[in-house]
Amino acid sequence: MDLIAVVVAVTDHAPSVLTVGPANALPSGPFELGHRSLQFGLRTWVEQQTGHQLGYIEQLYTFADRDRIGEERQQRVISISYLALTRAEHAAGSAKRAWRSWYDYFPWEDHRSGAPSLISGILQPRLLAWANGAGQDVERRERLQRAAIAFGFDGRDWNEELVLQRYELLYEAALVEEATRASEQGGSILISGTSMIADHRRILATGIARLRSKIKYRPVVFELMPPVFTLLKLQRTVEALSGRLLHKPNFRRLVEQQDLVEETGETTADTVGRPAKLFRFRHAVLDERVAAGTKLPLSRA
Amino acid sequence: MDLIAVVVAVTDHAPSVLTVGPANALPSGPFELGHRSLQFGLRTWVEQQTGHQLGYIEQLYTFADRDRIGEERQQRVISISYLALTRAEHAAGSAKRAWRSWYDYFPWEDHRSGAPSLISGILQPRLLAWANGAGQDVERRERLQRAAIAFGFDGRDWNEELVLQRYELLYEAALVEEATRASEQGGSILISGTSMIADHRRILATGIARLRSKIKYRPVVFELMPPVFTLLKLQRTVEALSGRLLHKPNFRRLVEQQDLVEETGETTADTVGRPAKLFRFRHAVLDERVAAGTKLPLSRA
DNA sequence: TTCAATTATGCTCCAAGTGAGTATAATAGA
DNA sequence: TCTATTATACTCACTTGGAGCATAATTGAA
Repeated sequence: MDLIAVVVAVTDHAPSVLTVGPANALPSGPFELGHRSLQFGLRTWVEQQTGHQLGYIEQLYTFADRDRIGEERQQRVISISYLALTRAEHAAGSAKRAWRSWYDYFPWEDHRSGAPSLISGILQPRLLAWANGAGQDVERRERLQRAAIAFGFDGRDWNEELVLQRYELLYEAALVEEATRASEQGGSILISGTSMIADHRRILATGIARLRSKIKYRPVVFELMPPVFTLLKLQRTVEALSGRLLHKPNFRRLVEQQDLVEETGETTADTVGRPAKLFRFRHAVLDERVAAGTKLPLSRA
Repeated sequence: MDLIAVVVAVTDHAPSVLTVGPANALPSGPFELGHRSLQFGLRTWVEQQTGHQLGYIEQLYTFADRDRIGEERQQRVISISYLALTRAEHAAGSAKRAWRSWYDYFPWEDHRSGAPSLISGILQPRLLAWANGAGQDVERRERLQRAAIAFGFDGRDWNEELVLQRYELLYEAALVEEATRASEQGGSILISGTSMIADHRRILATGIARLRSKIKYRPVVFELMPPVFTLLKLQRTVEALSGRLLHKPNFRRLVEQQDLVEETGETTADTVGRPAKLFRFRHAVLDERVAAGTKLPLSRA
């Protein structure tokens, strides 16, 4: 039984993921008898292994691949993956681990300067070719539609939450390195981002998708912020995570009217332009607020 | 390694969960080597065990309790829980299993006829007593706030998604039978709903919460509907799941403007009053639509 | 000293979405 | 024929979210 962690921090406009070893791998370790619980086990050895105190931890997914068979005992290896949020400063240095921007692994996911040319230049034509290579006509149309929805072709909106769907499409179309491992044909077209060992990039995609979704209805961003920050810093962090730019006045309105932060009374001094007020997270909201957001047409009756 | 299933169907205004054995238990079984994947394993033996074809399946949570220790080998038992949706008619009869309304287990969750008197009559005073029994004043206030948010005290809105939080509060306050098992004091006040073996009621609460949340942004209700239905039937199903009443005109508007259904051309004949048009689910939406719902103040720039 | 550049902050507008109520249509049964 | 009952359509007010503009406060260069 393995525990695998997607540990995320945001440093200077780059959303980073913690990797270990020379190859690109997510930190992982066995679940041991001494551990009080799964979460506690994860917390323990991530701190041992990387010197990182984890703040927010959330379970992602449990899987048991066919490939993942233990050697001696005839037993399937189960992997339980987690998403963890922390701040990069929390760590002491070590040669074995490194922070790396998650856009190294998913370059098509960063739309802060518009849609990357990688998409229209390379991914789109190859995905279309893959779709048209389908045997049946129904299958062909289905592939075209999936690609169009996931990547926003044909004038569709970009949906930043579809990280996993996009990765899976590229995998099926053999446009990521992992897809060509099993077959003997070997590295045909290694265009799309840095790959990781085993299925770690897929797990990372799951984590990013979960985080991009979660920041919209739970105040988890603050786990990635220093104790005191400006509203623009907060905005830049959300932008780094979601991979898109936000409308400044509306972002402030959203944050303020939800009472997520309070002024410290101080202002920044080190920047150009008008000094910004400094804020801190109102920890009380963690108790007060609960994910509201009903989409059902309720009746008061 | 165990797989545990929360199998849900809706029959005649009652949201039902599939239980097995004389005691109240969720169907569960071991994950075996022959199984292609976890989901496949679950599907296989639920069908064997209960004769039920499962439609939609979704992983809930994986846990490894301290209590859950295997006998011979010194190894922790891992449980992976799933939410599965089906239709009650899909099954052949069997003495070993039974459908049971989930409001038998959580009577405080059904608000279709207003807030149950159980809440204000029994739960609220006992929860307040429990909160006031806290040692420290901070702890006391925290308990009061948690209870108020979860159950909608002090004029707060009822949030139907907080199923798990409510169950956990009642557990902490020793108002459900499960809480008194470990201690020797034994059955003090078994007021709150039918209990289940081990932690199955907690898993059921997780499943209900997930489903109540999911119906708001994904068209999963249709997994519980017959192929053809009226809009009112559909509404009643959603109401059964969410435990609250919906506004009829607005519910129709929501369903229609999202193009979730299409007319069959037929109408009902067997009912009183004006015959209703019959609809079927537009399966195409599963491909077309993707959970939209952005809450970030995006910028087109 | 003045002005341009830059960042911060506050405000308005408009369109879409959502809660709520009302009106009309079509059936069965008294 | 009238009444009860269910279905269906429409209107209205209010909130929310995207977008743009105006003003404030600072730094640094002309």
